[in-house]
Amino acid sequence: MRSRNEPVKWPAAGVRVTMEDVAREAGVSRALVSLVMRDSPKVGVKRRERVLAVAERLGYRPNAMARGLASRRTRTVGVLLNELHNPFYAEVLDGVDEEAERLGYRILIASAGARTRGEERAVEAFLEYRTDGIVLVGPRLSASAITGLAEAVPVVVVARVMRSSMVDSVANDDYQGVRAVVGHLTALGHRRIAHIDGGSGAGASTRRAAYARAMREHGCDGGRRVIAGDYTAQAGARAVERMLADGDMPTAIFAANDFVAAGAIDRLDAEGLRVPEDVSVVGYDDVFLAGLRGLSLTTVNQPRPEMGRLALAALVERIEEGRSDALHVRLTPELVVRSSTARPRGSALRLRA
Amino acid sequence: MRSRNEPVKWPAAGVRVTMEDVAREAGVSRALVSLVMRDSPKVGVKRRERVLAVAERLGYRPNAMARGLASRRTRTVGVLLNELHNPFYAEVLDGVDEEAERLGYRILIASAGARTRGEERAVEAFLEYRTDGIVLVGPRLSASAITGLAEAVPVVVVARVMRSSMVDSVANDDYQGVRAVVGHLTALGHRRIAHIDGGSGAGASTRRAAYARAMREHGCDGGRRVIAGDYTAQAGARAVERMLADGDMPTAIFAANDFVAAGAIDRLDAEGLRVPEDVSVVGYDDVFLAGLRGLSLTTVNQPRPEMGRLALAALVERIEEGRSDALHVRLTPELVVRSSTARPRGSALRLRA
DNA sequence: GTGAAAGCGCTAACAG
DNA sequence: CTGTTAGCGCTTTCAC
Repeated sequence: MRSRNEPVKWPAAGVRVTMEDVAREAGVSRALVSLVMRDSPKVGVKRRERVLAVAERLGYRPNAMARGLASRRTRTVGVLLNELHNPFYAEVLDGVDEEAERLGYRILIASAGARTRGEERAVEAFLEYRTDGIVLVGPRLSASAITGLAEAVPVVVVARVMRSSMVDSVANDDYQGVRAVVGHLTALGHRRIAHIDGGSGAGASTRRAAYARAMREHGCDGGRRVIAGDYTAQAGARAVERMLADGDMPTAIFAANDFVAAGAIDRLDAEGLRVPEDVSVVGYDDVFLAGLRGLSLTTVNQPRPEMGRLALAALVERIEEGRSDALHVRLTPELVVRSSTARPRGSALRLRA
Repeated sequence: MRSRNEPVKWPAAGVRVTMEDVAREAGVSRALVSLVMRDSPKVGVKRRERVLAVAERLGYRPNAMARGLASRRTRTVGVLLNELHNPFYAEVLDGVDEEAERLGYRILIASAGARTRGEERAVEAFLEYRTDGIVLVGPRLSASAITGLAEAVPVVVVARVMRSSMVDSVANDDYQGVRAVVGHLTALGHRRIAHIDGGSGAGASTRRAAYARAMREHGCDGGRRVIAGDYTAQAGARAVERMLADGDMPTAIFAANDFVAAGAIDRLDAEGLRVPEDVSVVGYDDVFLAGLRGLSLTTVNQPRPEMGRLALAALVERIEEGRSDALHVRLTPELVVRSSTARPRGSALRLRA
């Protein structure tokens, strides 16, 4: 008796069943079994079923390594996620995953972790496994390392702008996103808008440049200030401390992402500064956190799963068709206004005195 | 000229450099190159260096598949994460990763994603890749599927209690954790403490049972109520709605994890019920979120990275030593009291009238 | 130490 | 459709 859910069956310990075994047991040639395992159309229904039945009974499972070695392709792509703790990446992965399944590819996930040169090492592993392609999500690798890599294997970069003609890329248009943020803030009356940046993180420089440009466009060049950060809540908190120490608190803060914003708000709150009454705060990404009423963060939403889907599709196209020109997709992000932003109301500095 | 950071070098396009090539170029036999690549001590320093230099120059990279095929082991373990969006799993992974590096193992990460039978499929992939072992973090697989799997390959389960003698497991002691929660709440004066559970999620049943037992132990059997959930914020919100609709709001809520708690608080807030004044809320896991001032959630902390480390170590021990008895580690969790809990103050029900 | 020989389990032509 | 013949790139004896 089995449970009603399809019984999960795994081969028994140490028993290494090969194609040969299946062939012998089914009374056919090994080649025939190979064809069946690959769903070749040139196998009769009867034989196919018999082979499949025997394989099932024996607990046969194709050896991916042998298959990859012999066929010289793995139908597997490596996905390197910058950071597994940030749900942003998980959501991009959802899209990659979905599209990969649709296209019949398998994915191998890796992240840099805390190691030094973690990304290089992960890429190295993908290369040794001979994945057919690599998806880099928010990589911190240098642009030259990425284009170099692209010479060895098809590569697509997500959530970071690339200009190389060797690698495809899918990202949101930071200029549009940041312009919407600054526009929203200036419309509320803010002039002094600081930016806590993402340091050397993926896309941080683009966002920083977009901020500078948008401030200029809105005639707020004088109220510009960039505080160094790194895409974490701790960075947000530290940045607030720095501003406080400098006695230079702006009326609004544009954080590099929602985590930085959360950390900043947390710290502001701890110092007795109210958001948005004393300081308005805007994030980026619209992760789950931002929507909680406790935070209710004004932020910018990027279509993450869609980015993942497009990236994987582009990669597979390059793998299979050998496309040579680069595809650079820029999706339009959307400002999501919640309650962490409001009209400025006098200088927050007074509260410190 | 190169950049100061060690130049990243990847082999050029399509150039498939094999051991043979390196051997020829270095003027040695292929076997020698093989020994060098495996850090064999029986190779002289000079030759070793020459081989390494040639390999580097040619951009040689060992083929993991060929190596795995020939050696019949991969020094790779598969890690199946229940859910990539939940930072809890990422933190367990940090520990696994660290220990794997220490022990010279490589890890392959997978998650069930949104697919049906996602876990089975991921496990299937690990099996096809012939990983030396598998780490299951918070698996939803049936216990029988897991023990069945363990017959094929070494397995260790994290964050879920197993009683099988075939698989090792590392988890926190839910009974202790939940008892601490209920103890804290009853000490504050609560009697009606509802539990929003984790549905069929990993460890949900254990936590549910622990709740029932703890309530009994504290003489609060009458105030017991379990509302079905599933480890997500949405479930927390829905559970609150249900309680509201039933006109049966307890004075305290023990949520299956921090996300459920966050969702519950969010909803309570939306309904005008204050936390902790009207309802106290406790979570589980102490993820990043819980520490934010906006939430300041009382919760239970599990040593996640430590769990990961222990699990990987146990797995490798089983792989290499072939240990046959199961190791079941139970770590002691710690109650973290913040400000989402307080003494009950009259019935929250009144507020609905 | 070193090199030759024999596979690991599978795919890929190519004749039947 | 079927069976045979070659490898894929590497590790592993096992003599030298």
